[in-house]
Amino acid sequence: MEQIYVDTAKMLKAISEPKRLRIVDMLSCGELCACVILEAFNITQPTLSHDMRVLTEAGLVSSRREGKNIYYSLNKAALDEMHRTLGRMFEDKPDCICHNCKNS
Amino acid sequence: MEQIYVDTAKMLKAISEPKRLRIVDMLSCGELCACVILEAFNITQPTLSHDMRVLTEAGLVSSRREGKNIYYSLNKAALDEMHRTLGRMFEDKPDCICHNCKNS
DNA sequence: AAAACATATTGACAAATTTCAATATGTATC
DNA sequence: GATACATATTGAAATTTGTCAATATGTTTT
Repeated sequence: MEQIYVDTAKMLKAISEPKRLRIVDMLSCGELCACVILEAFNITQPTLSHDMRVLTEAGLVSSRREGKNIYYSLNKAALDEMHRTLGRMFEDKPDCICHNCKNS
Repeated sequence: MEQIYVDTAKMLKAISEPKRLRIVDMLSCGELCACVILEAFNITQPTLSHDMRVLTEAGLVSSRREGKNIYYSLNKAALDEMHRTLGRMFEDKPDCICHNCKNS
């Protein structure tokens, strides 16, 4: 399987849960403290920590520490590139990403 | 959880696997017979059937029968709308989809 | 209608995911 | 340095997902 599918699928999987998708949406308004995100959901702190790890490991989110708090922000470049990649995959273009899809 | 996150996440989950993402990419070039898709992967026929069901139930793919064969095609409208929804979620806009993400 | 073919369904198992309670780590404050 | 606070990690349970073998269904051909 070509790497583009593996990489893109990993990012998609990270946001293929309502909760994490909403977290991304929240972060699109600007960076947020973990504690603020936590208040928006009915989950425990370890669960949120795990969710943020999933998003981070997918390369979609970054974090920085400020005192006791961790602030999360979107990796806009990664998100935008994933978004463009999806667009190319959905489109029917001459230079379709899929090179061997027809029964040649 | 707002419905937009649930609905979008369901579609994303359907394509959050390299194999199914590639299937969508393949179908973007036009409709394909199940047998042709099957040949492109190293999986059994029931596995592909299950994968196509996942994509269909997410609303991303439709099928039609022609004799013994089933032809699958993309629901472009659904894919495009999902793509636009994602774009709105990623963007930092005044009318951000997330309405209660700031510590108001 | 029997045989052949394409696809779907069922049942089962393995692997991955989600979630929490308990605990650890890192930072600030007293 | 002891305590309090915010976040991370660990370990475990429940659920979901991916996959296959076996079988069923629907269609065409003989």
